Amino acid sequence: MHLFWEHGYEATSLAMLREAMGLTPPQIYNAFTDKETLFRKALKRYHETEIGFALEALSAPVSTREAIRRLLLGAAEAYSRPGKPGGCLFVSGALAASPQAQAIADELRTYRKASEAAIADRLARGRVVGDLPADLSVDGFAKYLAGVMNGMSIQARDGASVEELRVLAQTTLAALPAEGQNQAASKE
Amino acid sequence: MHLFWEHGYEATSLAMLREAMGLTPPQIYNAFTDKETLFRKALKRYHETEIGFALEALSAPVSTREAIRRLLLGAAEAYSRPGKPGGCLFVSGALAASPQAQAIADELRTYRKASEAAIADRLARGRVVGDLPADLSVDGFAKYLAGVMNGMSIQARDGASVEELRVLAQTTLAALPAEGQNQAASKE
DNA sequence: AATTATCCATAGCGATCGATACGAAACCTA
DNA sequence: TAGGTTTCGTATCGATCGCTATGGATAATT
Repeated sequence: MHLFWEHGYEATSLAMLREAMGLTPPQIYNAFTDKETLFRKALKRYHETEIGFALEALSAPVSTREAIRRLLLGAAEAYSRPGKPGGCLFVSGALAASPQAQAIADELRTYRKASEAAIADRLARGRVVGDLPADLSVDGFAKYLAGVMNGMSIQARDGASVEELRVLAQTTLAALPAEGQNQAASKE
Repeated sequence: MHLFWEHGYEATSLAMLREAMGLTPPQIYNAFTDKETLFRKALKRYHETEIGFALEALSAPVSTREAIRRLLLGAAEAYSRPGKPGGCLFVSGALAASPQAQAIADELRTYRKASEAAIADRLARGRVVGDLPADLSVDGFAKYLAGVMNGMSIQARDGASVEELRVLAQTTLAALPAEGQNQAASKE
């Protein structure tokens, strides 16, 4: 998982994976069928072990603003964990791919879209409760938040520290008008 | 350039480049030395022809807020041009790379850092003129803006339309407090 | 203890990678 | 027109890719 996270799907060779796991070729194929299946298992593991902060943040019984705060600060921490590759596997795994690996790239895009949809769901619930300005576009703001998180992933990969990412998260929050207050400067 | 933009450095094979340019192997090596040199020439061309909006926005004689607005809206348009690969070559070219291509990945990271530094310079100039809130961190906000642009690049690659990216740009701007006004909600 | 069955590491499969050697065609010079 | 040179496309280089067949060591059974 760490190798795919660091180098991406295609740039990670089976030789690297073999060495890291101490397995011979037949062992690796008996255990994981093929490279694509192995990558999908790594994706599943990543989803289960590394980004729980997102589901927790979006499902916690707190205000929408607080939920988003937890989401962004959780990303700041998760994307810059010491001893782990920087950023998010869903972004680094295969942003660009050869035609042969399009299926993998599409699958990762699906993961990213699902994250964005989960954010949009949380925002929609917040709107129902009156937790968000009425004139705020749920889909638009979800795309903003998902986009910022993707950007944080790249910043983390470029060496940003957890403190720098936290500042980025705080700045991002400033784009969300405080409760009750109207959204200013939407048309300039 | 389009091939590298679409598939990234490593996933673009010389066979694809040959076919696209209609060149035989010796021709391509006579003209471009090797794949790495060819990629660097594509980078240069990209920088000259596709992202002029950034330099224009940051050097235009307008307020800092207007400069940032132009920068973000320019990115929204440049990252979703019809007939071009989505996103930014500096991001897609080699986010993750094999150990052999680390030099390329590092070079692209340098480009991204330079963009961020250019933004920070513009913000610093704005601060001198009193164009920005005094308590705003120039480096922090530059990292936010650069991060959002990187995120827009990924959203564009995931199929976001120019309108959606424009909304994202407008939302990003909302994090910049209006002139003279203090920055709210920086510590929660 | 002899034989059969099972497992597993090595060696190598075909394909493709980036890059190049070589023979044929074309062109300029004499 | 003949000679010499240069250009250029094909065929192929060694290395590496993901993946698998085979032979030898081990274990189980009669």
